[in-house]
Amino acid sequence: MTRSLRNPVLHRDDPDRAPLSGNIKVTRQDWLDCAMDVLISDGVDRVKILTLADKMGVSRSSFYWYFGSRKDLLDALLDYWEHHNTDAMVAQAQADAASITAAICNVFRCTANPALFDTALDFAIRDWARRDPAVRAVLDRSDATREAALQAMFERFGYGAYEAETRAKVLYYMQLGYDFAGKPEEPEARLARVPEYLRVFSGVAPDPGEVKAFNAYARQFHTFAQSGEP
Amino acid sequence: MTRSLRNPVLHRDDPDRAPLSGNIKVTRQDWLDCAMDVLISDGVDRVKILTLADKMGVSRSSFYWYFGSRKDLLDALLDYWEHHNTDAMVAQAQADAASITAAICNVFRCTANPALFDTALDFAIRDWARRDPAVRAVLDRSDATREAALQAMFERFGYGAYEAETRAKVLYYMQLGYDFAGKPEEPEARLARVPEYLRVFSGVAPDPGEVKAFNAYARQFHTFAQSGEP
DNA sequence: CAAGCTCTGGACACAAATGTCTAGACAGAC
DNA sequence: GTCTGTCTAGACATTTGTGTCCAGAGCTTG
Repeated sequence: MTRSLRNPVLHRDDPDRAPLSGNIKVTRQDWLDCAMDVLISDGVDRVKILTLADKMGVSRSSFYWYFGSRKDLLDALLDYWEHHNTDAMVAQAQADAASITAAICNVFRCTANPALFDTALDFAIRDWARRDPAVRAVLDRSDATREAALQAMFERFGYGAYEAETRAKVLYYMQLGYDFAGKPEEPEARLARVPEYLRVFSGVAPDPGEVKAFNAYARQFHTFAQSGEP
Repeated sequence: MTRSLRNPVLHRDDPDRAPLSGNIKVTRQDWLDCAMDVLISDGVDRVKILTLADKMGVSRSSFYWYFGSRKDLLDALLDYWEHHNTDAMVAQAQADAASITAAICNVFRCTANPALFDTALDFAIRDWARRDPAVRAVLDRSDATREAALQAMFERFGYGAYEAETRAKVLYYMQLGYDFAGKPEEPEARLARVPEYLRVFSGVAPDPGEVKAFNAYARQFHTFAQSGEP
């Protein structure tokens, strides 16, 4: 999936995709995209079949062709989240790196590249988990998986188990809190602080080349985001 | 209001309060307390008159005696939040202090004392704001007010305007993110880190007496919380 | 072109939630 | 003891959302 999760384009409106044949107006993926969009912006309680159908200009019957019930849809959303965001962060933590600071830069890519890791979706799931114990369990499992991957990353570069655990927590929860808390900082202002963050998270000074490489990676997505549709 | 916002006790069940006269079963405050409880634990979309009425064992008609509509109730909740949490933090930021670290300790009291500042309520409001622009506006106003009060605090102790602003943001958003992110740390483990936080937030080493005084203040509420009802 | 498959629309039943109205229960004032 | 003001219960209408059913639209394949 190359396009953004936000403002999803219906299959029928996307010239890049094969035209829909038969009496098909929307696909199962359209329902998922649309539901994801509402989940992220309005919360799970506003994910309503009627609303989604209205948004896409089809009747609710279409929904019941692709899904058994509203619960089926929500399960699919949760499943997507778990295997998208969590897998992505674990992969970034496990990626090859020349140093611990380079490895952390790999993890930073999660916040820089929205296609890799959807921060807003993570918050939507956290909110959902607050009121649904089953979701809470999935979230806790994911948090533990992510933390463990980050801890292993620090251990790979020689940190002791306890220190690695602490640094994993700081890195993970700090980024989470930062993105949650405020209005988003200007991308360049945030990039300027990267060397400082690396020093705090790792305890050692980063190689300037690594920082430069990360900046180049991150800037790619700034321009991408600015040149996107309105 | 001395009792906790959570698990509110109905007026009629509270032996410390004047018995209700006439045909009164619940008060306007009971509705507010009950709604606040649901808002905090389940989110604004689950604040439903029918549910609240069932919880309190009265009919919905009682609600419409005290409130014009569901919107009236929600407005009252938002109003309470603004004048409780924000006013409390501003007051703590403006409190007399011998040093900047002591002043920061005063702000820390917000997270230590749940009667002063309700962290969970703050998150519930942030979540609500995500889906309601009017609430978003109130929240942004409050964030700005709080930040300004913290900035003024740093300026009072000789920091330049720009540095004071940065430190205010770090102090405010860091605490917010910390409380949001993870499962709550053990109170004592969190207290142990206070001197370190003070150093980071202020740039100077705290006076041991100040730290000790804050610890004593905070421990008061640990025991209070543990001895509370289940 | 006829049959079959996939998907959609619209009708229906039902549940949950809001808001309105009216009769009545209860304590206190007179 | 009756009257009055305050609050509550229950009936009603309306809206919104879920799930079911079936007829039929429109490609595709033979």
